[in-house]
Amino acid sequence: MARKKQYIEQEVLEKAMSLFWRNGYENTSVRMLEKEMGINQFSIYASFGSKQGVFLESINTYKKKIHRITDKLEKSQNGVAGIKQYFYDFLEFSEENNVCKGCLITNTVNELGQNADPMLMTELTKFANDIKQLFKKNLKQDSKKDMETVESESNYLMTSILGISVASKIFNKKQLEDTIETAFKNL
Amino acid sequence: MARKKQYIEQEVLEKAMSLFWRNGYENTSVRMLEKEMGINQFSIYASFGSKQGVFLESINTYKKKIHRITDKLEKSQNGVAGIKQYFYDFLEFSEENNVCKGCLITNTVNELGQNADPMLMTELTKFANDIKQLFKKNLKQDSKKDMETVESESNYLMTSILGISVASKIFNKKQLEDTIETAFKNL
DNA sequence: CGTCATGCTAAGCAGTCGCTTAGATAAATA
DNA sequence: TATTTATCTAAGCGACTGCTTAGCATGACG
Repeated sequence: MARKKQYIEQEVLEKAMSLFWRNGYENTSVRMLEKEMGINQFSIYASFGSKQGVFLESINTYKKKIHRITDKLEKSQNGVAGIKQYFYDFLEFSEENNVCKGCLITNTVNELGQNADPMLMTELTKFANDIKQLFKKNLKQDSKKDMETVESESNYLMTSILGISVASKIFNKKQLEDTIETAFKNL
Repeated sequence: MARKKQYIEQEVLEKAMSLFWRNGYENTSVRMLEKEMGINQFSIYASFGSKQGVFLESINTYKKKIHRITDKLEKSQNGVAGIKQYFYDFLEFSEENNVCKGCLITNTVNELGQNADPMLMTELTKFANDIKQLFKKNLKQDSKKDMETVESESNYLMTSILGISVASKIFNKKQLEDTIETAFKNL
């Protein structure tokens, strides 16, 4: 009937996600999104409704992107070794264009904390819980571990990956790899 | 000669620090600082020059506050056990008025990252490095550990405390304690 | 080719940001 | 008590925030 959009939503979302990932939610303005996404504010609001709308879709884009390595973890059958591989995969994942940005979801939890919109917060904690379940799944593959151990160690692994996410912004590669090696001596 | 200040700088800084700690740097406005500190914007700028000035002094106030537990670590002679105690002390420290706020310095590094003012960033990384040195000092108290092990394990411990700092915002007490116990199993 | 629903550009909305300043107020001096 | 000097209140600065809208451009239709 009428004119067609001059941009592909999934393409501009990739760029929005990258900007949010680098700067955080509050430090990313709609003007910055305009420039990065290469489309006008009108188009942003027409497609995504609000800044938070763009962010929510960016989170989804992030999830799709990280799915490559979470999927690998989900399919792995080699217990702790598979989890360790996930840690290394995550390091590689968090580094893009030689910029270490940690994990978008961890960053957001850390930035917004309790002040975050409840719907957004639910979305974020759900993701964290899914990862934890994958850790538990692989830990259970070692039949020597009882239920209590699996629970403790999965909490430990969650804290470790959170730590790696933060540390990846300030540590160099060798320090991070040393950290992973030491972290898995405990398991 | 003239009128006296109606507030004590150290007192209002305590309140500023608390606000920054809860909300982060960017999510704390000068208007919010006014209310929390109980003094007018003019007084804030007269005493601290700028919002960043208030923040820098808040960081110093934070350092003084946390000195109680870093000092305990510095004086400890019991190797890994002393570090483990520091982790538990930190948990208690990060919890105030039943609000878990992690570590102000970690939060700031995580929020501002590379975008931060270089002077501020230097200040923050210096603190992190001081803690790492304390970890190394205690690790060396175990004569069985060679230099390389001390280096790896201190990086590991830094990442762990960063992880605990983030996790303290979302995990409950038992989960955090389980995490610490697992983290120290093999040190 | 003219119609017309849609996408676009660019200007502008009210509100908030960090920061400044004019003028009233208060207290230590002569 | 009069003077001086620092501190206070409150209004307002330009720049930015997220968001909206008027009007022009576009292109698939009859």
